[in-house]
Amino acid sequence: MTAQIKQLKHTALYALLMALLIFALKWIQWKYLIEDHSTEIYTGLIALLFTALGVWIAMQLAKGKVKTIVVEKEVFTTEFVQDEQALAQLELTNREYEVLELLVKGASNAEIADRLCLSISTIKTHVSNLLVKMHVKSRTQAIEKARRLKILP
Amino acid sequence: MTAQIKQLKHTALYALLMALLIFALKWIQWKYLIEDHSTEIYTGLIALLFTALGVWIAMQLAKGKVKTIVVEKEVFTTEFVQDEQALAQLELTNREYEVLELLVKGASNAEIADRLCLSISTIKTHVSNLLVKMHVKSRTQAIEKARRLKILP
DNA sequence: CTGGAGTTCATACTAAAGTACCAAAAGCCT
DNA sequence: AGGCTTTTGGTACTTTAGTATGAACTCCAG
Repeated sequence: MTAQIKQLKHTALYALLMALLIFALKWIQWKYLIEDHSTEIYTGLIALLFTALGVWIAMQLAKGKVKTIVVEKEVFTTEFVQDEQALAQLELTNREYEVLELLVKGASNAEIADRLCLSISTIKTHVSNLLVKMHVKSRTQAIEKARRLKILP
Repeated sequence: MTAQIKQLKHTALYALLMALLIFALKWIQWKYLIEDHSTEIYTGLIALLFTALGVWIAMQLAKGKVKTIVVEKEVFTTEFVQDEQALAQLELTNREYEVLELLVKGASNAEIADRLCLSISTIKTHVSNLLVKMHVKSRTQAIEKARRLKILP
């Protein structure tokens, strides 16, 4: 639909330009007849004008014909590349992310509490919120999802 | 060097073409004068000719300048290669391995029981034995270790 | 300065995981 | 057949995980 409209617009533009050119031509012709200029100048002008038109048309036709060849180069790597988009979509807070990091490493709530110097209650709160935000029902599912989404190694 | 020669060749070609066009023009003019054709036909022919010339020139100019943007998109894929040695050292039974597979995917005991058509008791037994054999204390640690030892993806 | 988001922690509860111990049935090897 | 491992399942219990709710504190933008 949009492509058709674009085509129409272009065609209209060409038509308009052509009309203008013919008008200009008539004017030149008139001047030529009245003031009796040489045929050479007249033809030269026409030649220049239409050469320019041709160049313009060709350029318009060539426009948008930029070849973009996307070569997907598969890179096998053991290095972890974090999917920051996927991570951002979860909208985790800093603490929640810290908890997730330890969670993925297999730490229990008690261990996480120890490492972050927090109470188990706090960890439970964070984990619970994590599970909601990640749309999973257990920490093991959270681990699996975090890895699948390439949020954590 | 080759580029300069190419440029020269092109310029010569353009000059030759131009000469031919002027010659054709003269011929047309002659015919026009002799046979007294209308001005309109004459100008029309010139217009067409030079439009074509313009198009051709533009195409020649654009040649080689057609943007072919080759985008190398790096696709990072962590090719999983199972460490069969590490797996063998654990001396897991078939069932235990099957349970581990589902365990790593984040399945709960109940879900594993469902998938393998076993009771939760059985799964608990298998998981418990698994944890002993893997020298870990929780299923989350088992997941972490299985991945670290490249036993499962 | 007020309201919302983030962080912290507590209590009380339910659900799930994990341990320990036992036992029966199936399969396999000699 | 007897001994072995594997597989299955049970009961009873402890521990951990997860939910729900409330509350206090900080910080920051409107």
